[in-house]
Amino acid sequence: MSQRRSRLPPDSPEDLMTPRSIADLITHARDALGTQTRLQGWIRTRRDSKAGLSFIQLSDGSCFASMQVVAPSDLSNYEHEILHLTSGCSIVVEGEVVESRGKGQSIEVKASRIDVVGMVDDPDTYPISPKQHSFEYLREVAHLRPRTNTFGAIGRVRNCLAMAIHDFFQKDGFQWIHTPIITANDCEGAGEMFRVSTLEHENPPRTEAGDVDFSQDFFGRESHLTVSGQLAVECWCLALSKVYTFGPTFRAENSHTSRHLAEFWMIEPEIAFADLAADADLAEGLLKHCFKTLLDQRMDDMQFFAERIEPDCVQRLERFVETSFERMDYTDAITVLEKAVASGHKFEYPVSWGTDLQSEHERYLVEEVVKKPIVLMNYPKDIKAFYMRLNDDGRTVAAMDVLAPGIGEIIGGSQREERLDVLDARLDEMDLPKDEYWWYRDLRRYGTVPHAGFGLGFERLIAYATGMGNVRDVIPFPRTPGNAEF
RNA sequence: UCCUCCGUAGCUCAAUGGUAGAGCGAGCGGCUGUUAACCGCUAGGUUGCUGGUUCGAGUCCAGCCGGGGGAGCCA
Repeated sequence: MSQRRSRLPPDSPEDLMTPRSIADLITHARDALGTQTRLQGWIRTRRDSKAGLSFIQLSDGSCFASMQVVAPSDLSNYEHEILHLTSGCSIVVEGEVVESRGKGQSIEVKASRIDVVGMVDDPDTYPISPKQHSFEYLREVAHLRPRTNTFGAIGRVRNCLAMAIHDFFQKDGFQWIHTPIITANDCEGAGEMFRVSTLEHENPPRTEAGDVDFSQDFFGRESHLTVSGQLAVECWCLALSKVYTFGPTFRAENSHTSRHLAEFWMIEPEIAFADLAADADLAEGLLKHCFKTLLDQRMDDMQFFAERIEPDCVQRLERFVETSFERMDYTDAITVLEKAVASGHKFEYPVSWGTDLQSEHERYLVEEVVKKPIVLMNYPKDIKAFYMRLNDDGRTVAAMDVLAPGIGEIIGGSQREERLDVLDARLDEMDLPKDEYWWYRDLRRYGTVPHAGFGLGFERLIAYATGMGNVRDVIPFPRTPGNAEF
């Protein structure tokens, strides 16, 4: 162990100097020239010059850029500390901001003092080298991957998009509703759920019939982690008019794909006195605002993604922001696909009205036919959830999917069934227990109104924006089947 | 759950069934206002695990474990 603490005496004048972020220093570079400054961060690389100085590339995560620190050999700890600094060490630097004599940066910090805060034990095994690593490898060192260029950029982009989402809704009068993480309904609809229980695993209490007796469990009934805040947020929608959720969601599906996580973040707006068309407009407005904000605020990181990850990602977002979404009925999409088949296009799965579109069908529509985002609307009722509003034709529901080129389904939503008799008929038809939906049905009994909403997968949004190919690499600590190490 | 590909040095990857290698990283030295620095030297390996075939297995076979990609499910 070679840990070192800062040796600054607590009452020294230097200690009173406020540390500055690299982002702030770069933004105000002109004013900063000639001033004394104090930076703190982690070393990316060190290059020595026998002319009597070392160059340290210092990163503090405040922006994409790192700062070149010039360490002259007359620093008191030059020989025994500075020359042994490696990638990953943490330091505090004090010095003058000067114009750089080298190429590649306009300013640099000429250090008058460098305090080593934390050395790297055994640099030979430090998992993050300045060279290229595979994303698969970096997932195994998820506690250290934020120190890489890519994951630092993702962290900032993720934050930027989260704030953009709040900003969009808040400016439009939406209220952020914190729907529960733990739910006692087994009827939220989508997917396998994680059970939440305080019963003993080994020997749970049993009913006379021999089943696990959940009446003795913490909540007095079987409970789970939420798979969607939608049903809960509908209650608040029918009082506050414009609402949204933004929080974690859990699905115990055994999914092994680049688009699925067991724990992910979802945004679910819900609007009252609104139909499917208004819902689609809201989805389009939200996505465009997010990307506009990203291009506006994080071009440094986006430039990196364009250089190293996906060359087209910046232009793709610029186009996305300027282009209006295509709106297409499911029935018309089937016609387009059938024509494609007739003119010789081969799909692995057959196309026919009444079946759900396969990934390959969606990809064909969005990447070959319209080449921009599509809102697909009005699906056959038999392939959609019970709460979606039945259309006048009696065979489709007011559902929509927003498909984006390159990632597929990014949003799924619908107008909700607000008529109690129709809802009840649907529950019966799908063999769902009406009594368990008593409070959801109450909304239709007491002042019901047409309303609509959708779910936006936050990680899919980030993956699309950055060109990252896997949602596991746009969340700090991904949870997937068999993986919850960190 | 199904299909498919892959597990070799800290990392990225080579190696026809015949002595286990390179680049980067790391250590030491040289050189230089350097910037994916450069040059030289050194260290670093139970080839995922178990068994089998063979004179001989990183390589072929079987099982297991781990990971990637795709499908389904969905956001």
